Amino acid sequence: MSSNLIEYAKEQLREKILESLGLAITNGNLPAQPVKSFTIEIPASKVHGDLATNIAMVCAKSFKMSPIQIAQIITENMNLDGTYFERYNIVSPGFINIFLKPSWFKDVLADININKQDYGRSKLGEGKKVMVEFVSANPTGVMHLGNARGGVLGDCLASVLETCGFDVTREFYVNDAGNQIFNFGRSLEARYLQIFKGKDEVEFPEDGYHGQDILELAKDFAEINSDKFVDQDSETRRKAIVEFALPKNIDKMKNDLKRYKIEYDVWFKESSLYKNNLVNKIIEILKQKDFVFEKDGAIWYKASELGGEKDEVLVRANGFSTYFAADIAYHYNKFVVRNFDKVINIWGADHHGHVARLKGAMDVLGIDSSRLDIILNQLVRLTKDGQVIKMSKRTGKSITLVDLLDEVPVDAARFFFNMREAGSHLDFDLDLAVKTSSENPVYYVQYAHARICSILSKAKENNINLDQELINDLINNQEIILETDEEKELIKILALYPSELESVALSYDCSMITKYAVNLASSFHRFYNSCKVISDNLENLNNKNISCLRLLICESTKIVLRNVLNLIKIEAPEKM
RNA sequence: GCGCUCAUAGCUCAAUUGGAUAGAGCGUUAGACUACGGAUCUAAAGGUUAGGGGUUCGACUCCCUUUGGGCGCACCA
Repeated sequence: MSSNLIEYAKEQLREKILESLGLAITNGNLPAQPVKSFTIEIPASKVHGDLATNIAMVCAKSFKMSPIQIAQIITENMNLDGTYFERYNIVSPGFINIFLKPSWFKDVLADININKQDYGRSKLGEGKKVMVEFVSANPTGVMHLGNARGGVLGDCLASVLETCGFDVTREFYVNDAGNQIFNFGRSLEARYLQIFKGKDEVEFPEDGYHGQDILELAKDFAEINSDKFVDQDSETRRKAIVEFALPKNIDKMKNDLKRYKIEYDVWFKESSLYKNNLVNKIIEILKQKDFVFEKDGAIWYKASELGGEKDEVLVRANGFSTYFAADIAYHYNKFVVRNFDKVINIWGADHHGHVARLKGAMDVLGIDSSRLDIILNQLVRLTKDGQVIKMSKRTGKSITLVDLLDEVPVDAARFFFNMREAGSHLDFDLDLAVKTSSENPVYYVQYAHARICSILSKAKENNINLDQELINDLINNQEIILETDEEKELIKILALYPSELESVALSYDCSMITKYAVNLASSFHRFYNSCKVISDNLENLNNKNISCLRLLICESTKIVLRNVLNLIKIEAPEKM
């Protein structure tokens, strides 16, 4: 478990401030007024120190004193012995800026090198059971770009939650029941019959699935079964053809997702909810709670009584349950049957109307709906040569996940879909994704890793082997100090990593990870350009010490870069 | 029409969730290796944060309003 030295330093500073405040009040230098909640932050600009607090400003009103005056009194009473803090300054309008000692920077490097691949792990989740349900594409067709984005976001979020100590289950909800399967069956049936009776003899359902994939599935089925089902009754025929085609589609999705580096713990079938009679059970429970009524032969849910816009149908007049009814049952299963503490669903933004009513239904069932979080991801636009492309050139249909993977490397796709917050529109630049230059953030980050590997092997050629013994020496050697801002800035970013992961685990915003990766790479490149790592004169002891310390910084950066890239499941290449 | 959501540099996006001079990349312009990977770095120019009002020490951030995009409002999923 890594220590999170940023948080540690913040806590230490908070204690020191409160201690000094108490002292000042006891001495009568400050009025005995309650202290408002104040923050300790990392300033945006390094000239404002390593940490900064706004305490003097938030207290100004109740103390009836100027912020600068308060800041002076607080700092005068502050004893920095035995802390990570070297000095402070006070700046208008009343910020107290704090500078960290070299020992803090060395402790960060030590922390990284002790924990290595576990650096960044935390116990934030306390082993709580969390489900991330994502993609859940309709098995009647192919996966589109929205699924591709949701896939990366969900997979990455799941990885982060694991790293933060949650017990995570990745789940795919297979809609293998209900209306769309009925349509799937009718469409396949029509295509199958057309093969034997001719296209003009068999009418294709108006609202059926018109895709090429349906045609091919019907052909495959006809090849195996010949005309065996032509004279059977429709229900038997549809059942047979669906039982043939659906597993094929599901297997295809599994393979396509695997190619995308996504693997699930559970493929949960909607049909199992009916098999286990859970949908009926839910409707019974809602009935007992008096949230159900009948009208026009259908069974309705009183959503409007719960602040919804209108009532919702649970069971249609034809006896089929709606998607909504099944979804309530599905989430009842997640929370009550399988006991998840927290459930996170990743949905396309076009489902946002569904969020409130599902949450409402959870509350009615006595399940605290705050345990259910729904992330909506906005749609994706592909651009090429500055033009938006809507259709695949090959198929003439909208572009699928597989089309995309044929165009760009998996690593690029995974990185790009993670670059923006789920809720914002994403323009996916196909030209940029395949570029092998610094414009492409994937290469920029990977290049930093490759460059570090090259430096480390060069160091070995110069007889500097960065083993554990040397690392310990470096960390304990008080003589060696960090000389440049670039070194310090880089180490500060390395130190930020554990907090960064925790923020992602709490905010569900995975785009922070790619932003962090770019930021880290950028900071490293800057360090590289201003600090020669391997000295030309290693005979000189001082030069050698500095070189060793800089190698340690390289090694630490390499560890963190690897950890970040692993999280997004992107290669960290030694050479490019 | 009702509801959700978004609007920041020429373009694509940030801004520590209310903090300091609103920052990066691309593009443009000018620079830097006999330095370990120039697939890199340094610098300049570029802004009334869509418009208006409010809340306070302090607003891109919160509230109200106008405008303009996107999405949703089925006995579809």
